[in-house]
Amino acid sequence: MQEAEMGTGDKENHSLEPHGSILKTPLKQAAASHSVLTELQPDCQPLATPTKPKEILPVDPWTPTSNLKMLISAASPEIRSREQRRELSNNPSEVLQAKHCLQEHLSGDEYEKSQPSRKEKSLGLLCHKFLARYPDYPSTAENNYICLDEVAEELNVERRRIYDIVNVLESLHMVSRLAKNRYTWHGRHNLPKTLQALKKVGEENKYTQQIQMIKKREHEHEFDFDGEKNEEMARPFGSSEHSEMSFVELPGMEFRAASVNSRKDKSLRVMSQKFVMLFLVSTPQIVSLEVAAKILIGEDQLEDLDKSKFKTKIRRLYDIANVLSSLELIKKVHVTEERGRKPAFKWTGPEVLPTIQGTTLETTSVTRPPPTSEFTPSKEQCSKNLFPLKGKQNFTRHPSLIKLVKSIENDRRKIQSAPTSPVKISASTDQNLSAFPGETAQVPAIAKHQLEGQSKKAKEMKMKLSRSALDSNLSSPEMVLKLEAPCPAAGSQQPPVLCPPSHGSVSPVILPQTHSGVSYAIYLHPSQAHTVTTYSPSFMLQPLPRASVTGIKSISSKVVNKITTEEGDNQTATDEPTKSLTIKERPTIKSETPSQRCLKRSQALQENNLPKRYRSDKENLDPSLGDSIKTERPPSSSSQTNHETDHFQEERQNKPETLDQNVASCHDQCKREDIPEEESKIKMKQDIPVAFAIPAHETFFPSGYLIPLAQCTHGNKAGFSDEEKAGICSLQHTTYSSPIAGVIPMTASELKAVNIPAFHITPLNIMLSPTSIAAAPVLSTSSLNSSSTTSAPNPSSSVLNFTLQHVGLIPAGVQVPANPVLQHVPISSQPENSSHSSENVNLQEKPCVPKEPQLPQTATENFFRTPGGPNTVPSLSANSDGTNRISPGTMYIPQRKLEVSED
DNA sequence: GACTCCCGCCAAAGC
DNA sequence: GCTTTGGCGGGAGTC
Repeated sequence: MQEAEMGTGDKENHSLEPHGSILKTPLKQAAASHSVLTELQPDCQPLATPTKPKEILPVDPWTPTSNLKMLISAASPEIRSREQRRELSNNPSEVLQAKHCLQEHLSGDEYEKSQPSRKEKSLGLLCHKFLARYPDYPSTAENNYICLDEVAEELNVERRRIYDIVNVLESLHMVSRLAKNRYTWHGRHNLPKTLQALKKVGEENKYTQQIQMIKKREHEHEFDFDGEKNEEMARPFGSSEHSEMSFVELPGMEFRAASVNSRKDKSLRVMSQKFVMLFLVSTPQIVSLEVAAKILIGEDQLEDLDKSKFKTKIRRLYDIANVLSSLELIKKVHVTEERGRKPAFKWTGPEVLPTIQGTTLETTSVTRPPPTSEFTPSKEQCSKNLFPLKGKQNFTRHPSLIKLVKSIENDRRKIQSAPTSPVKISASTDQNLSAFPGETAQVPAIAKHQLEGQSKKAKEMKMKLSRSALDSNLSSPEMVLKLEAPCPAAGSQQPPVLCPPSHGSVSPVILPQTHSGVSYAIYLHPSQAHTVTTYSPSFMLQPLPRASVTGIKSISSKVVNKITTEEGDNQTATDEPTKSLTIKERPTIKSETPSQRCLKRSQALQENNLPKRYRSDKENLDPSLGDSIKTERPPSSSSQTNHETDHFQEERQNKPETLDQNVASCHDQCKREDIPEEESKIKMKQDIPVAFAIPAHETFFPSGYLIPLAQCTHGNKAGFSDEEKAGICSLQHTTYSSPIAGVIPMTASELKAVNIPAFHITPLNIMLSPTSIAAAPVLSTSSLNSSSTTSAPNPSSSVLNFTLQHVGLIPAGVQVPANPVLQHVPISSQPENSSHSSENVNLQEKPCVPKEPQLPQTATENFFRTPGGPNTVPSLSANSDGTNRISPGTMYIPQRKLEVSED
């Protein structure tokens, strides 16, 4: 009881006076003598009552049900003693008394026993103590610095342990590295967005299928832990390329120190994220360590797979799990299967809905930076993007590029050295993702300079890469596109010149808005870009099929300009889609690899996503539209999502005017000036540098970072909104000229709906082939959710219909819902649904509250509920609209008896 | 004996 | 060359 009270006191303490000083923590309330005595009790009690120590930790400290405060209070004796000493510094007599108590009573074996037991030193408990030092939701005004040395000392642990904790927290963006030995505490501000991003990435990585595949094989006894089979199992999904993928990052939460980024691989961070992804994509959200380890191993070098590796992976997973448990995101359970009882963890964190409701303007806010002058943050990002941090890693597989990358990295290092210094003053939480003046100030100039200097290198790299690509007719058009983004940010004045692919290996893609309104960019290694990125539901920039864009073959400025312009609002997305295109068209380097397989799916997905994007753009551009769309959204997923993204929506609503308006304005102006279309495009690009600035700035992160754009408040909030308010671009024009779609009469408001992505809407691109849809079920989920959030009539549906008809997607007279993509919703959600159905049937959670099986919300969802039951493997079938209803990747696993029990 | 996971060596990266 | 990070796996503690 006392401990519990203590814990509560600690908690309150933190919330009331958030760790301005790290040391000022838990035991403050113990200042009163009474409290002190109480606090001391546990230390002395072992003597009086030997069993007391055990009583202190009566329950498994890792179980979510355990009271955090309890755990905190149960901190190791020495820590408490130290804290007590600190608290009681004003009361020497009591301190002496306590000390005496310890010395007198705790001697010999007993004293040793009084020492923290192994359990008390566990990472989970340590994490609890660590977390107890900081408020869950720190105020931005506070000093949220974390000094590892201090923390380690305070918690009486070696710093190595703190790293373990911090790395996991970092993976959740609860902390971010500020400088050497220094971190910034963000608390749970970013957690929702991070989880959403992770879920999205997890879906894109098809973790659901991987899990199911593993389970299936296990069940079939085809999989045994002897490496060989294991490897076989993992291959279908995993690939070495995948393993190098990606750390999901939030804007403003990027690793600010080059050192952090340059580490070979943030294995623990990445592992942590992937581990979380597994939960987020699983249904039910229970993941066994074995499965997790296999998946994670599968993504690593399978060739090295062996028992020791597996054990090591398991160890790391335990480490991660302990921290996640302390965060109460998961809790340990046991899954009893036919093969026995296996340790597993159950997700107990917040429910993370798939891409949702889009918070409409997500893309807008993020992808449309304010006019360059005000968008300092983007400049900073720009510099980062231009000199990605993971160059070395990305190019490890391209020996010929190592040297080049090295030199580039050196340059980058120079630029990034700044962040290493503790200059950053404010934590970048949701609320204060504001700019980082100190850093930003220096970046623009440096970035620009570096850009110039690196452009040459970039070109070299690009050329090399192009050469390396087999029969690559397209000299990395995506790269070109990708690189363009940074330019505006670094120097908006510059003509639409290709920005140096500072990091050829980086394949940034902005995933425009997700349901949560969290748009993010994912940076991938070139090799993996096609697998993951392409899955992104919201690529704003469609890879233009060669057939439709012949000019793309060579990186002619013309083509570039065209593409760039077309990219419009979400240029970032450009890279990936284009890249995927490139990859697709390239002769396969290897025989069919998992990545390639993914590529195919992703390509199809891209096609599939176009309409979604289109719609997403609409949402982004037109809040009201977004609202209307919300109405269409399945009720089941709306509430939470809305809740989670309220603040984002608010943000977006404050930024009514957007890039598209600028584009439209430019188009109009060009029109009025009788400027040829091609020139018009160029002009647009020049005039609307911001349009590409943000994507660029998102683009710079190292490999595979998924960046929820919503977080880029520093760029959006600050300069952007002001510009918009200023009405930089007039919206009086009533016509919108699309290079592809032609001139579409529309009002200014409608412009929003069409937006730049409309440029991409060509019959070719927008066509949703059955394959494409089937291939990208996961994506669909996000898209679906994001698009199905509206509640008000969609004012732009007419525009949409017009456009669709215009491009021949739908016959004249046919009206589609505000969000045509909705029709594919089932597909998107299918993977989960399918798994869900099968899992629900097979899995029983005893102690745990079973997740409510989600009933099919739509006919499409029903579709997935194959008549034959969960075990039935549905065959691909096309809907009336020609789209597939089932994802090829969806796995149907046989029923299994599965029991989940909490420890 | 299996499960957990602490501990600290040691190498990479950074300064 | 020293410090910071953090991968890694031996092996101890726990069940």
